[in-house]
Amino acid sequence: MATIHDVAKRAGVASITVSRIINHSGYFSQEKRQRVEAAIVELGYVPNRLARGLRSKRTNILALVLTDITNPFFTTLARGVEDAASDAGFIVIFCNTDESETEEQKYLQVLLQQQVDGILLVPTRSTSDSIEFIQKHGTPVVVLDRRLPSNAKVDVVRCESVDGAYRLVQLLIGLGHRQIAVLSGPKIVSTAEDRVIGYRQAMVEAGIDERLQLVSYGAFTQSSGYEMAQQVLNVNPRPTALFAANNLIAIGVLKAVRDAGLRVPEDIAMVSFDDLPANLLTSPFFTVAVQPAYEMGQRATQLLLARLTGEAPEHCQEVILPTDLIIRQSSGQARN
Amino acid sequence: MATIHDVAKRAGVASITVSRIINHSGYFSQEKRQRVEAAIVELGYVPNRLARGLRSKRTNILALVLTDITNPFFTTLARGVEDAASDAGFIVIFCNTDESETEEQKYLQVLLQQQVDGILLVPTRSTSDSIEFIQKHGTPVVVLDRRLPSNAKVDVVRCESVDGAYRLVQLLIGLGHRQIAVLSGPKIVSTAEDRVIGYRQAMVEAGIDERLQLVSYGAFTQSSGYEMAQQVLNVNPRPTALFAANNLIAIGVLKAVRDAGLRVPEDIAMVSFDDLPANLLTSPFFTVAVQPAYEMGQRATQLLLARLTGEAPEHCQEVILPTDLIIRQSSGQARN
DNA sequence: TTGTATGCGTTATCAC
DNA sequence: GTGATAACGCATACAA
Repeated sequence: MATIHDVAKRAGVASITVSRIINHSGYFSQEKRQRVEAAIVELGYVPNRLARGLRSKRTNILALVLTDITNPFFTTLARGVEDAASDAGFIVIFCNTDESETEEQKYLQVLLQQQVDGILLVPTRSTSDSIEFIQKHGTPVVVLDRRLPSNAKVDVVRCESVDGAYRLVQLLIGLGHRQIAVLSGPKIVSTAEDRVIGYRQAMVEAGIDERLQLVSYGAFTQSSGYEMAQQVLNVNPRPTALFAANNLIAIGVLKAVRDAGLRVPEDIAMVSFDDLPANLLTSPFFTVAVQPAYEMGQRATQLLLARLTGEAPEHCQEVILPTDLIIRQSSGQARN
Repeated sequence: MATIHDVAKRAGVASITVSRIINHSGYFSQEKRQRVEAAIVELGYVPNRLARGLRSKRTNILALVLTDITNPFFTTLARGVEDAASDAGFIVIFCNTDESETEEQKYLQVLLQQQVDGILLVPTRSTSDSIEFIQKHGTPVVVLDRRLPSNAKVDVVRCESVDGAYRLVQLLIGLGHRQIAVLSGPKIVSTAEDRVIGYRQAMVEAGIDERLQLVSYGAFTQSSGYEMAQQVLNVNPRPTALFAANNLIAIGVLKAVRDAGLRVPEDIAMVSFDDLPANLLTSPFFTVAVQPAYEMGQRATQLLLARLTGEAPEHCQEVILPTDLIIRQSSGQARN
């Protein structure tokens, strides 16, 4: 393959001049620019980014490490990241951890070896271990979607999980429900925990007997939602409303409810966190608290890029975006 | 950051010895291995893959360039690629072209600069331009999902689109349908074309008047499916069955049918290519021809890796996998 | 089994 | 405006 030297020779200039022209850096004359560009085309020259990165210490690559790219919430978030990164001339590497700490560590190791310029991380655990590992290597990092212990000195972009959950449950209570169950994700994940906290707040505030609180922890998956719902539907007295802590859980719950011969919302009401994309559902049905996934990705990327260029303020930022309540059929009408 | 030299100094060996121990290449004593490993931990040493790649000419990175990562078919395919690559010690970069030739070119340029070891490409166009561009740079490439003109000397892994479409339409004909419309993707994409060809074969073979053939080309998206269905539902006489050429089109079609006040399958039957994942639908409904997406990704990756190591035979291979017919409610019962 | 010298392709630094 | 030189961190080639 042709190198920068080949181009330089062919154009009758020094290689550093070619470099300047390729990178639009420093001074060069239009005449040489034309000669160099012609040589590049003739030789089919493709710059070697490995060499460039080795020398310049910048790769123009960001990494997005998340837990489940098949979840439309994260797919949308990833789009936000990619668009913001692309605008700034960066490409993005996506990594999928499946909520596995081991996978997370494996990927972080590889990404640091790869000398990525920055990392956007949806952490699998609520500890600062991974963050410290990354920061020890000197690579900027922004945490997405989840809280970390306050000793972690890192930027965070996430949503109002507590408030979103609070408002969803408040809605159900306003419709006359008292026996409301929450079906959540892994207890170790902050969003799962926060949505339960919001649920408890609404229940307590409504003066509902604490013994009526029904909390289930599982995974943020359809199958886990199915299993948790099966359990909860056997509780006596049966809850009149279910709160699914994310979209995939909601689908599993809906399936379990229907398999039990019940209808939503006639026999049992439902609300959920996170919407499902219009292109995968035949008609929107769930009453949901929607997180601005795309904006979350965008904001986090902008923050990361600001860190890279040193534009960001010294201290760490925590950006907390609001959720949006969308009321559809699944929550049903008021009961008496 | 610590370099291989720092590790070597600390362990009291030459850097090349550290290199050998890291890469498990060549000979080294257990004693030095322990000293080196200790030094690596103490210094928090992370090998620089840029430097390694520059020297060794191998990055252990593959790239998967596809048209729509939000389509569950491609998500599954991507998993197959990632698993196969990961087993062989490669990481995968995913790139999304949105069926845009410009995006495709942009990404290929970047990937070649990045010195990826190989590329898996779902081409946006049925020309060999992109393939030639990649091959000119000396990078192995395997084409996925789509046909290319026969002058392209490249490995291909794809599915029996013609046959799958043929069997779906044959099924409808067997149920008594005569007025069947096909709603397909971009005419320029081979899978869209092949599914129309299979449709025509079945129609002709059943001796159905050619004037009853109803073919619509659009995009492989939900919105395009919606629009095409709206058009087709206004044709007089209205078709009694619709064949959607992929899963996203099917969802759009279903929505248009329902918006028109019609029921599937009672008023109009439906079949489709590609399944939707169980975790995104409340209950499987569509009669479909399923492509083994995961296996496609796996096979293509194995083929690419074989090319990298020179294990593959000289001549190009075309792997064509069969589709699986799954009959559910949307195709309905036999008519008289 | 271990080490020395060298170069991968590019850009930072300094000089003209 | 342009160029010579060195260096980035590592692995290949060869030697011991």
